[in-house]
Amino acid sequence: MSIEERKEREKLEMRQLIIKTAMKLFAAEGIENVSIRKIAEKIEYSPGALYSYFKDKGEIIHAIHEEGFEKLYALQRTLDGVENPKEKLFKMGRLYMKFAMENKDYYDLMFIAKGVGERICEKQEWDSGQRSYDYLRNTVKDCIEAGYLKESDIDAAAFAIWGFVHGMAALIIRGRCAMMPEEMINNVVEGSLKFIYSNINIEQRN
Amino acid sequence: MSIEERKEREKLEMRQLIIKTAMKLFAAEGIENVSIRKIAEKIEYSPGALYSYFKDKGEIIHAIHEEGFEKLYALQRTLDGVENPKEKLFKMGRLYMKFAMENKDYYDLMFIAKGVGERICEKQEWDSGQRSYDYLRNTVKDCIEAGYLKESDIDAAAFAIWGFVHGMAALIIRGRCAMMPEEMINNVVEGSLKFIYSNINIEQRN
DNA sequence: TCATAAATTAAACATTGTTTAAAAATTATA
DNA sequence: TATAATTTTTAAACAATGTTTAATTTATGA
Repeated sequence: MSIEERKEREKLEMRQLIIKTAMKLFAAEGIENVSIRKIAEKIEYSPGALYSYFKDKGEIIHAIHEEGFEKLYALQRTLDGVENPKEKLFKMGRLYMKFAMENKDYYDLMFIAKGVGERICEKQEWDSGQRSYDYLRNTVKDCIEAGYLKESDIDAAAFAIWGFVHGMAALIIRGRCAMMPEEMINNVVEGSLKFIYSNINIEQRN
Repeated sequence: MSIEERKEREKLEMRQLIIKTAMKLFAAEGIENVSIRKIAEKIEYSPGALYSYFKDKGEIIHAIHEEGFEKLYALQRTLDGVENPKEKLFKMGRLYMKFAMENKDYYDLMFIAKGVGERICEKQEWDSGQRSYDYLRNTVKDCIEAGYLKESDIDAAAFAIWGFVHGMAALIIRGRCAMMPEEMINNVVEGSLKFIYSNINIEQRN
């Protein structure tokens, strides 16, 4: 079946080309300024051709969205070797913010943009996100078990911490930080991370 | 100049009618499903007529956005009488989440939607938001001064706390909570609020 | 080589926000 | 009151969007 295999391969390559081109355009011109027609023009195909490879625009966006989760999870795994769970949690927060600030378009797609969340809920395609969430959740669990956090509902604690970092990222990315000068943002974020870190109870340990 | 006054009044009434109609449609059909044409049809005018009262669609959205801030600030002022700043801060968090959950469309417009943030930064129209932020900031300041929070950069602390609640709200509103069942969300949010509350240092006082 | 299947295209459709030139309504002037 | 000037409103058009369809080209199988 060499021929069918080749076709399959070509189909995958084409999908990859579309995704890659879309990502480039997203980064260059901003997500909302990229149309199907622009992607088609870039790869020198007609707009309609893309619909042989993706059901609709949402499916293209979703594919990119998945690549973003790969990136994020890879970053998280960087912390595998960190023994102290509280240190791990703090580093994860800083790493998360770094990812968000350096990949605003991806982050937007992954966690803010409309028309992506719905798809996540319908299908079981939250898997890639679940992996990252579980990584956070386990670290939070370790923190509680090690006495760094007061005994709490693990999910509530994990959601709180995720909310904290996501909130900052989302406010910045969607331009809701008019109360502080642009050039101060990074400092304030670092300060906020430290604020949470130093205000969390650690009296039990050492 | 009774005649000019009347014209001014009528212009204002028309603006109000447009805003009110747009709000109703937003609530009924969702923000992204409301077009200029739909609003125009509802008030029995032609689409083009709206452009005599608003520069563009963004200006309509921004007007609604301001009404949302009025609502939120009014809610915050409900806490004027709360003496203990930490209690005030906690109640403000719960109240903020309640507002977000019960006015998802407004909240989206105010703090998440694209095409609104830019307008905020350009003009000095962040005022209505600044008022709410200052209210939070002052409470945080009181908490620090009263020893409920470790001495920290006030803005970093305020941003952290705002980020925390906004993050939860934004994740829920934009459908990024697939890791928990729909009916659990309210419980988890309450749990997260309590988690932050009980894990913040208060050893200094009492 | 010819028939069948698949991929690609051009064109059209239904939307969208917005602009423009004409028509209608209103106000000012004589 | 009649006419001129202004302002509002409208219908129509424009450009751009995502998507569908029918036809055409291309590739495959017999």
